Amino acid sequence: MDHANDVNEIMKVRLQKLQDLKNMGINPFGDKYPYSHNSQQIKGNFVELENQKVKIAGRIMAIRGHGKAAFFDIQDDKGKIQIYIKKDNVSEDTFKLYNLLDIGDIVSLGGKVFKSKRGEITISLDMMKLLAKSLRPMPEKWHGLKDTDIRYRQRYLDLIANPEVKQTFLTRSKIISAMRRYLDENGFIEVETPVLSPIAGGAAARPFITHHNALDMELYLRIATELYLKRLIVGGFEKVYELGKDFRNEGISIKHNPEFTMMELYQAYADYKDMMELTENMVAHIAKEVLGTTKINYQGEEIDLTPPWNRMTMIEAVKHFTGIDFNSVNSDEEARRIASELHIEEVGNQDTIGKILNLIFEEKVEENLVQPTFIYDYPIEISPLAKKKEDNPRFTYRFEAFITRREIANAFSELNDPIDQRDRFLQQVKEREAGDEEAHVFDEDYVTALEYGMPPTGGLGIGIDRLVMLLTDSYSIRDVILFPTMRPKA
RNA sequence: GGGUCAUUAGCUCAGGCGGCAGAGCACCUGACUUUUAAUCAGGGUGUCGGAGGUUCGAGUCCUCCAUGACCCA
Repeated sequence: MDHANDVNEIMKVRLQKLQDLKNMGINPFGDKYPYSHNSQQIKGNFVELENQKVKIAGRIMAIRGHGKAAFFDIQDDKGKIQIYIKKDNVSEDTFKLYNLLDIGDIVSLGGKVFKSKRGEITISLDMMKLLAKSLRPMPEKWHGLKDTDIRYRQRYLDLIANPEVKQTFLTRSKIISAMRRYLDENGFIEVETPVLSPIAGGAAARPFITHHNALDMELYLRIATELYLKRLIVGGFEKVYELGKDFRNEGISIKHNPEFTMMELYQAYADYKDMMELTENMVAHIAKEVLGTTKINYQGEEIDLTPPWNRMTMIEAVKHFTGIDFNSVNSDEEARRIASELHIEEVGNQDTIGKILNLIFEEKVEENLVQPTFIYDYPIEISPLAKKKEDNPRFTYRFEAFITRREIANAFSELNDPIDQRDRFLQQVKEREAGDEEAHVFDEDYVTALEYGMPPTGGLGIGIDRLVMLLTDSYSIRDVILFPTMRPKA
């Protein structure tokens, strides 16, 4: 990586031009200058604007010199537009300024709109002001910037050089704002709960630990917003949501970043079936609003987000894809034997039926779930915050939604029995003591809240980055996070 | 955590079997008043990711390290 004092030849030349400009009395970092239009407005309203004077500002992306005239391309927030400068049309100083310009410089300029011989909408320049001299060479114009190391560390260069990258992040913004609008219009209240907390609860994950100096205590970055949001349901809010970052201290992969964006919502007097409907309706609504359709393409596969989505219990799904019916599996030993026959290697000696069922599901079923599918009725062992099924206490009213083989949502009828919740936490503590660092932490204060009484509640979490990946046809989570977590460059 | 691949000019990339470091764009000099990957004539601007090793000689082979991508866990 270049440092400011690594001056290469190109930078030396540009620094000389900077000095030349100063010697001419031109401030190479001029004050703002108002613009009247952006590139898109000029191109979109050519009929009205032809021969009219406009002012525009942006970055020079190409210069095609012709001696006493030149064309250059200006890139602004909305796109590119061509500029024509002719010595006869401008002051001597302006033409001198043109001669000291480089690709990358930021300028504002004014002139008349016209169409060139080749039919390109162009501004015939009559005045120009330099707003920022660029001292470093831009990435190559034709191939763009490909080096992922530079693209992620210096995302600004990626955004300048690769228009499709900018488009992805524009779409990300639209998805998030469409989601907010959908929830707001459906009566949900957006709230903010602590990022720093003495207990990192609400999910099975290892937290980041930090230290508060004044209180001289360890604090954890949140791994979920769940337990705080449900306290608000206890407090009488009936529909709340939070959209923000969670932090999980785990590896980086094509679908994991240590900090990621999650939307969690909770609705009193609702259950997980309501959450299924909310999920499919909201995702379809967002797709329609942002992309104009619920039939999308992801990495070459057609995905139909139109509700209703497929629904299968976990047992049904495992039976469908492996032929094994866990309804008739009644002992942990039998479950372990089946897992062994299926070559599921993660199964431990202490694992119970429910855990093994889930492992088989993850290994043999997930890879088949391309079209949107709700998998519901999760084993109780892996669902310590979800309500037990009345007719089968080995399972809970919980579902996850899968699209393109990836989990995109997790939801349940929330466990609101404080006595059961206490037992479940105790079970998690046992598992932690047995070595599972991802087991849930006992949150006594949360149990206290439940003891005051929480209405039946449906809760839902949607991974925003994965949703954005789906709707922007992005292969890696790093392509939808502006500044993904990277090791510092030595 | 393990494996595979990659790292060469500002960017995108070539460099057979170990023998003088290359191209396009960008940049510099000159020509050019409607071009658009402008064109034409010239110019190579480099710690070949880093440190060791083998060798008469290493971008190339070996070891370690760093960073990234992908696959696996």
